Amino acid sequence: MAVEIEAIDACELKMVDPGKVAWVRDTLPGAHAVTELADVFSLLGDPGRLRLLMSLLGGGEMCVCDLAATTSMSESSVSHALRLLRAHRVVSVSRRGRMAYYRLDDAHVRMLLDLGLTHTGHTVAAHPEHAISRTDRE
Amino acid sequence: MAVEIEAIDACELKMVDPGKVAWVRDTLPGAHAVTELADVFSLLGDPGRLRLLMSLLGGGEMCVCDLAATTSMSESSVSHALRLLRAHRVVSVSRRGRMAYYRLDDAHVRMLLDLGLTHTGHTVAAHPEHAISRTDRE
DNA sequence: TCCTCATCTGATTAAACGTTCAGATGAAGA
DNA sequence: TCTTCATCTGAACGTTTAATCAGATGAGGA
Repeated sequence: MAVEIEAIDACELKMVDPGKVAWVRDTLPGAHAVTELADVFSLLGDPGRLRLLMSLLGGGEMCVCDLAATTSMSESSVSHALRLLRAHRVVSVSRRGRMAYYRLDDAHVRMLLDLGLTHTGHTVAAHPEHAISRTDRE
Repeated sequence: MAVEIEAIDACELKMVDPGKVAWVRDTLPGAHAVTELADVFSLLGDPGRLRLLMSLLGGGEMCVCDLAATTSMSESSVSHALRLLRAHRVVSVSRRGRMAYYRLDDAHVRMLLDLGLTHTGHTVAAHPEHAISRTDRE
C-alpha cells in the first residue's frame, strides 16, 4: 500500500513498517473523537468522581448532601465534581424544592463503570437484592 | 480510613436518606480498589496515551518509532508514556536487537478501549460533521 | 575498538487539576 | 418581609502532570 497519507508530519522518516503505520494511522479515530473519548476516561480517572458515579450506579437518584455523606467528600467538592459531570452529560439533575437530585445519565459510562468494577473484582449491585457485603481487606 | 461505617461521620447529620446512604456506602469498593480503578481510567484519559493504546489495539505489536509516527508524538513522549503504561502492566515489551516492540497486555483495558470506541462510534454517528472512517475490522 | 542508531531516563518548565474558602443564589417556612 | 437551608459559584492555593531537552544506555555494524 502506498506510503503517502495526508501530510506526513515531516519530522520523522524513520519507520520500520511504513505500511502498517499508514494503515493504523488511517484506522485511528479523528483527533476530535479521541479527545472526546479521553475526556470521558479522564472524568472516570478521579477517585472522588469515581466514588460519586459508583454511588449513583448503586443508589439510583441521590441528592448532593447524601452523595457527600456517601463519598466522604465536602459538599463543595461534590458540587464542583457534579458540575463537571453534568457539563459532559454524564449525570443529569432534577431539582425539587431546594434539593437537587442527580442520576447517572449515560449508558456508555454505566457500562464502563460496570466493566471497570469487574476489573477490580467487585460486582456492584445495581439492585438492592444483589447486595453483597464487601469488607474484603484492601 | 473510617473503620466503622455505622458510626455516621459525625460531621454532617443532614442526610435526606440515611438508610440509603449507609447501604450505598457499604456497597462501594474499598478506597484502595477505587484508587486502582481510577488509575486505570486515568491512564486512558490522556489523548496521547489513548492514541498509543488504540494503535496497539489495531496494530498488534509495534516498535517505538512506528508508534511515534502513528500517533504524531515525539519519540521521547512515546517512551515516557510507554514507561507509565508498562509500570501499570497495560503494555508489555519484547526487545529484539535495539528495537523495543510493545503490545497491549491487559484484557480488561482492551475491553475498556473497545467499549470506548463504540461510544465514539455512536457520537460520531450522531454528529456526521466530525465523521471519520473507522474501518470496521473487529 | 569506535561509531551509529533506537530507546530510555532525569531534570526542568508550564499548564491542568482538585480542594478549600467565602460568598452568592434561590426556595421554603415563620 | 426575614431567616434558614441546600446548593452553586469564583478565586486562590498547592499538587500533579505531560512535553521538551539534553544526555545516557546498550545493541549492531565497520
